[in-house]
Amino acid sequence: MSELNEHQHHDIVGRLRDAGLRPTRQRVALADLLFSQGDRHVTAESLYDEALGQGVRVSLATIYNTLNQFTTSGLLREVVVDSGKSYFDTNTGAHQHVFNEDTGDIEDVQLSLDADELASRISVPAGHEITGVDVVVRLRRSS
Amino acid sequence: MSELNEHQHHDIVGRLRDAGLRPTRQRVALADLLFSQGDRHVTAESLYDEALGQGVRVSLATIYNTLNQFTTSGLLREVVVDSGKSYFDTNTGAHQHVFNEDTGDIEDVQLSLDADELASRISVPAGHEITGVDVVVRLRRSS
DNA sequence: GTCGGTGCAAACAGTTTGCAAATAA
DNA sequence: TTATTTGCAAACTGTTTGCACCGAC
Repeated sequence: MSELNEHQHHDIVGRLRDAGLRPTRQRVALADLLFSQGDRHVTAESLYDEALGQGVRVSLATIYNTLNQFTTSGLLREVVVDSGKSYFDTNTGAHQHVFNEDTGDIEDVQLSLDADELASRISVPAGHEITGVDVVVRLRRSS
Repeated sequence: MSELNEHQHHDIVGRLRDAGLRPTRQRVALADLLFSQGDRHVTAESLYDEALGQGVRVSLATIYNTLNQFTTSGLLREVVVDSGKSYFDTNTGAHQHVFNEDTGDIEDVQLSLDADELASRISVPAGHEITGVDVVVRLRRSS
């Protein structure tokens, strides 16, 4: 069972409320797993397994719903590194990723490249906006 | 029916042979669609529809097999822009992508950023190598 | 003739959804 | 009490695979 003291609990509940989400038992527990241990990268399955391991009773469908809601409300960011499954990052700030294709692990990196400057070199079609500039360095075990 | 003259046909057959792939009717037809009209980005479905539209008789399973074989043998490159489906690019050189999240369209761009330079700033774990540095600018209709 | 390729259908992985029961406010 | 949320199972999308038949060499 994940241990929440009054203080942590209120932080999380407030954060959910600020995002316009009801602090249900499941959302509070998942937000606790996600946000109380630094920057993380999860998939639906990895978060589900972790929740079960911590004794949090939650269904996989709710994991999916919650990850999507958290992403829509800005608490998470989706990282597209694999055409087969979705990854989510608790770090919503500007940064880049190193993706290990063998293990599926993602690491944040700060390449100190100016995404806005890159974006400014793109001719954006009228009525469109840039929603992000993603940089992924791919790693694999040397053959 | 796709029209192949002697010359084009030989180019394609040779290209398949060089890649270590038997020039079957299906592979020749798909390679023709892919490589005889400049740089392109396709999904399995889009290539399947196009093939059927051109009167090329081929199954979807073969489209998948062929796209994977072409990618493995270096004729194509996979572009990871969507966590739901795979995109393939006939341009295997160093370049970046602009992805329209509404339409699914991909465009090549040359941001003249030095991927090798970026890569050099990453601390690569022992026994690992960088397989690519992907840059994707995401676009969406302005809200 | 041999070995690899193809097509079909079934299997699969990941994700979404309809609906009844449960819960936050 | 009322509107949301949850959990389950079923549905769905994209992709892979087993196997009999077909085709390139």
